[in-house]
This record gives sequence, structure tokens and C-alpha cells, in this order.
Amino acid sequence: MSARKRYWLMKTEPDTFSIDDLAKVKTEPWTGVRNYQARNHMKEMQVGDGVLFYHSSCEVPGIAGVATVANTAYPDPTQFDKNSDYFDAKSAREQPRWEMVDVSFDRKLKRVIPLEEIKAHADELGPFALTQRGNRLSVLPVSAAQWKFLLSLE
DNA sequence: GCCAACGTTGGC
DNA sequence: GCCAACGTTGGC
Repeated sequence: MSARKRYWLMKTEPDTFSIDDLAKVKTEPWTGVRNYQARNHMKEMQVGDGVLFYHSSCEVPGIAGVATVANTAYPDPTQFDKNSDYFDAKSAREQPRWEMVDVSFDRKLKRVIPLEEIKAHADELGPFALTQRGNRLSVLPVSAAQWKFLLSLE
């Protein structure tokens, strides 16, 4: 018995890694998350979970595509790599601090669903981590109803 | 580039 | 354990 499919939203800066990049590489290890809450969400992920691929810090921030969780969480190798920007001297190999999943390309949306538009539907969406005041989480949960509604905006 | 929000660090 | 200082995120 597998757990019921769940849904998530993952942020990325398109200048660094966009939905088009994911389409090219097909599957990408989601390295570099250094926030405990975001990490905890990744540890909860199951293979096949749905991911809204969100572009942040760009001209039109918003949902740009759909992806799928490709495997359960495993230690992020960049935390042990001294040459990596994500190196964490305080993380021990015997007890890695940071974990991550791989994310597989599903599809690019016909248009980006802008954050501005998402905010305008606050009533339909209900409580949503993406639009909560001051939110900066890069990996956050989405309910089945929110998933369905957001994709209906496409 | 600005700045609000928020997480982390480190002195005490 | 408190909290000021600092760094980062991310919209605008």
C-alpha cells in the first residue's frame, strides 16, 4: 500500500534553473535547500507526488510547470563538498543534516500562472503557505484542492 | 536596488 | 535562554 499522492510547490530562480532546463535534463537533484522546514517537507515526499514548479525572483514570479517527485529523500552530497556553495562544515557524514529529492519533468504550463493572480484567488484557495505574509519557504505543501484549482487557471 | 520578513549565529 | 546583529529570500 502506498500513501495517497500528495502535492508540493518548489521554488527556483529561472536564471539559475528554469522549467525549460528541467525539460532538457528530465530529472534534477534538488540540491542546496538549507532551511529545516523546507528539508522536512522533502523528507515527507513520496515517489509520484505532484510538484508545482515555481519561478521566483524574476520578471513574472509564478507557477511555470508541473513536475513529479522521482525518489524519496537522500543526503544532499553538496553539503560535504568543500568547493560547493552549499557546503556545510557542521554536517557529518554519519548524520547528514541536509536531505533532498530528485524532481522529474512532467510538463510546462501553456502560460505562467502569476503570483499576482494566485493572490487574487485567496478566497478560493484558503490558507496557502505560498501567499502567507512574509513567507520565504522554498518547498511547501499544496492541498489536493489547491492543486486542482491552481492548474484550472492555466 | 530597496527593504520587510524571517532564520541563524553567537555573546552574555 | 535571551536577543542583537547579521545574512538571506524574494516581491516590488
